[in-house]
Amino acid sequence: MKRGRGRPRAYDPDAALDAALKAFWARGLSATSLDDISAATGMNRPSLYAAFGDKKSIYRKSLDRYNEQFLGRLEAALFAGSSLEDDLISFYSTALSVYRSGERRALGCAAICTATTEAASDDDIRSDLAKALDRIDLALMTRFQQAQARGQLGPSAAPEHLGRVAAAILHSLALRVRAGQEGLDPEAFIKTSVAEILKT
Amino acid sequence: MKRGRGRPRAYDPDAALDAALKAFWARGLSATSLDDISAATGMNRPSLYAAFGDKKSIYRKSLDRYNEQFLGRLEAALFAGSSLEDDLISFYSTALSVYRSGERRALGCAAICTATTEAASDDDIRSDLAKALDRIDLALMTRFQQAQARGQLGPSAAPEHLGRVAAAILHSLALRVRAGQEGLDPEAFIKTSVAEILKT
DNA sequence: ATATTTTTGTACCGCTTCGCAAATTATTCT
DNA sequence: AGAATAATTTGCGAAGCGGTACAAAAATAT
Repeated sequence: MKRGRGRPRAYDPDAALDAALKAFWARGLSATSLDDISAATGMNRPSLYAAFGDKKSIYRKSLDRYNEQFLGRLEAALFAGSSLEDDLISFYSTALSVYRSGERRALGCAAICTATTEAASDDDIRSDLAKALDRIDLALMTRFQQAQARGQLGPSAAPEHLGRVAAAILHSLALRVRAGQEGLDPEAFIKTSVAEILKT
Repeated sequence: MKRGRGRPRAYDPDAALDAALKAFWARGLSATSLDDISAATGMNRPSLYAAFGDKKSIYRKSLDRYNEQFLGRLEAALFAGSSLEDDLISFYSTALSVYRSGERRALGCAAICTATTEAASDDDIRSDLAKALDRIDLALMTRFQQAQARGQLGPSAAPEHLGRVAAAILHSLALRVRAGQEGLDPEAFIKTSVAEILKT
């Protein structure tokens, strides 16, 4: 990684995207200004523009990084090799620990809880979000198929349908945590939902 | 309803809130300007302010109206008096027909898909959203309790847990429709999810 | 008719927004 | 040392933002 010719950059691009994500995660794309991002990253606006493009570009890049890391962790938990039940619990627990991040309050899922709003008016963001949802569906479906092939699930179960239901639990968890539903105990929700999915 | 003294208003408040909702539904609170709302309602900004207060107030009032009507329809479908399975299908189908509204594309749920973003930074909106989610949970739990009391569900089932899982399917449907997941057939998702929920 | 009350329309305020152009700084290559 | 390269800083400009002051308009009450 040899350094080129000119003045070296004073920031770390990945760290900057992480800082930008933090801002977008809390307020969403539209309510976050470039000044907010500038303050969060320590970069001033022209540097942001030169590095990542316009505001929407910064948003998509930071969320892409989030998805890559977050979904990677989810998949790792899901295919850790324990029993199906344990892997599912681990899958949701991993998600919950991320959804609980946020200094002031739990912020839910950065993708689901902020991109959904923009999805109706911006086709790029809508497509990004759809791909992320697809990836979650696919991982869960695959895990149920694997369990069935290993005889841990019962031949009458439908891995595709179970996968979509299991994904729905994740989506719901993301919303509920951000909405701060008072009556809800997330761990209990996870536990009982897994039991419902795996019954029979 | 006798008309008061001064100049009569040229707008219908409910129709105005419906028009405002339409704008918020597509772009969310932050990305919708008062000029957008003014154009959508045909009212000019001072009239909007006099009638409904500031932008956030307009948003909350229009969403409150949406929730009242939409959740009312959902509850009516859920307690229509058919079999549990039929009522659930009817419940989700009603939701889907609303989630599919939107001229350019399907917009999903106006509350879930726009309020979630703001929920992290605005406690009033967060509380509104949490109450709406609670109401959905309660309706479904109650319906499962009713079914169990009538012997249509099996004594070992847990109405509370089933209610939360059934609500999760609704949440997920709202997201998936707005995200425009290509591979997803919403009707099939509903049908197979209901089957999963009702499997003994 | 005249006064009173309420809504409407125009115009404006101060502030923020995003994106960019130009000049400055820091580093490497010759 | 001086040229070349690349990133940073300053600062601007046009547009958009939410909200409001004020006067004209349209109804009722006297």
